[in-house]
Amino acid sequence: MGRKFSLEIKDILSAAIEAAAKQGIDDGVFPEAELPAVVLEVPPKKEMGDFATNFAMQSARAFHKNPRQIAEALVERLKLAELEKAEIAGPGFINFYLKSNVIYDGLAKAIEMGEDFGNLPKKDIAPTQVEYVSANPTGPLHVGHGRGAAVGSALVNLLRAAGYPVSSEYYINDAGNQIDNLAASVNARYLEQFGKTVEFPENGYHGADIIDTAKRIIKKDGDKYLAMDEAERLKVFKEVALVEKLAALKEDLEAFNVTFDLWYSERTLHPDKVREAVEELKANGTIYEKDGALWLRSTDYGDDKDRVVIRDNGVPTYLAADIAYHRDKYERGFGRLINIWGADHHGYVCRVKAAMKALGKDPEKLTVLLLQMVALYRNGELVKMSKRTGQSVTLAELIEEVGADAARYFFCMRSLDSQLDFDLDLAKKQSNENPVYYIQYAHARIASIFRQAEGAGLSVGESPKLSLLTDDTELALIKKIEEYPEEVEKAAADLAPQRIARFAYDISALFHSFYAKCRIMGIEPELASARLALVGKAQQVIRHALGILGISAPEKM
RNA sequence: GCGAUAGUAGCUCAGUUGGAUAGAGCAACGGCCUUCUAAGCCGUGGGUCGGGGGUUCGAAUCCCUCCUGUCGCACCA
Repeated sequence: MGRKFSLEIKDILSAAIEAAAKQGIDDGVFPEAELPAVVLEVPPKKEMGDFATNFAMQSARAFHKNPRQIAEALVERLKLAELEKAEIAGPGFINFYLKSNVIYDGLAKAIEMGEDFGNLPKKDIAPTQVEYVSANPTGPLHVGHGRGAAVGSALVNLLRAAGYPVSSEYYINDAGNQIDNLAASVNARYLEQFGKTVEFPENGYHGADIIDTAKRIIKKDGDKYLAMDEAERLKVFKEVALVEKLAALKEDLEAFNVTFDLWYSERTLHPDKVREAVEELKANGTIYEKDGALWLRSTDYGDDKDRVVIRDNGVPTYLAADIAYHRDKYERGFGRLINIWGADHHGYVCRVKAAMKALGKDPEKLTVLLLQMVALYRNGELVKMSKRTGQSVTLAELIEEVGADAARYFFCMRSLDSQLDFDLDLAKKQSNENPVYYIQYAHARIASIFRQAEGAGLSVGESPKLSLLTDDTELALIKKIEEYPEEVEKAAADLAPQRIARFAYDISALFHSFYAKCRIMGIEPELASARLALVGKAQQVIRHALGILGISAPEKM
């Protein structure tokens, strides 16, 4: 697994700038001072060179000199074989123009890495755990869960590509009130099927899937539960419904290209692990008794009120289980915990972190990403959703309507903390208005080129002459390819899969521009080979990025 | 009321340790298919970065304040 070109050349440049600054100090041009970190970036316009640094401006204060003078002194002392020239621009930027062979060497290395290009060296650190979706198994997943599923799985893929060891996990809320409500709902629907008038449970689930469950029970076992004592019947229905709902969840998720390393059952926390956690907190004074209930002193950790963990009837709250769950996560030895929650749970973050701190765990290890809400639009109008009445659009329906690829792209393309307006009509369009098709089309077009090339007896060959690639569109595409590993690294560091969505779009645009301008068939064979090598690499990067997003990369469209 | 999070082109959004003339896509307008997929390309117009103040060589970015949207503020999950 090689290093990444763009990081490598940046390291070389940084070192050279630092050396030049130190030389300046030795020469007495600059005073002794602590140097700022060297930051290199790709300038906004290609006329401004391959890389630029604001180092001269950053060090202006320390050196008591104006940035342009500093830049001049630095450039005079800069010695670097890879550098064509360095220019001072604007208020004191130094723009670096690399020798062209550096760029071609970078592409050659990328090609050499094959499918592994974009995968960074494995990090030898404790694994990161990503917990996401974790929807209650009380009904089908809806579009909000879909966003969590798409973003969560993309994040897991992204972290893995960036070399982090990762374990993904789904926390199953298979204990507590909501499951009792599920059982009661199935019970009501069951009795209804036999013409009995029953009052539907107050917090029951109104979805049609509950009726289906009742009907399936009848199909299998008929009326045999009618005679049963209600408590017994509820117990049976609870298990039947749970198994069924869980299977449906897994099915929906798999259809969405989402799988988990571990499905963690809340039931396994009861009663021992919950009790242990509560006892530990009681022992260190973080839990106290009031009004017959046990309270977590979360106000000591910045919460605006204390929270009940054990109700006055002795039943633990959801928070109690969650504390036990997170304690367990820490004890499983993860180096970092990432939770993806809906924004409606944000009030919870403080409490869980407070409890972890009280348990002597480092709350900094836990990162909670809050996903803002999804609003669906159809024909320009907001599609109303209400979970209570079962009037929500399910993930399965969404996939049915727009396809898993489009749905995943739309969910992943926005930053997590932006509310997402999901335009169903746009997601369905098979045209350039729809970004996911635009990217997939680039991939398919390249596949088509290779099919045609093969027919014409053309191939990349052993060592294509990459230096023949001198068109603006070719150079832009090469540079973009070389940026990819660094983009993976940044996106992973920022926990921002949307950066990969954007990158995939941008590189596709560069390919389409290239394609419109440069031909591959019917030109000199050496140039044709070089161009095939280039588009082959571009295709691999697009495929890799789509892979991170969990979107298919079609050979044909 | 308190808290979280947003407010950038007509619309949807990028823009992270503060940096060059604030970027895309869609929509609008004008061009490009007898050769590798027009699901594409090229071009044009479009902005008080919510308002106001501050910090500094420099602010969409940091600080203060106000306005607006969304989501929370249970012994529900």
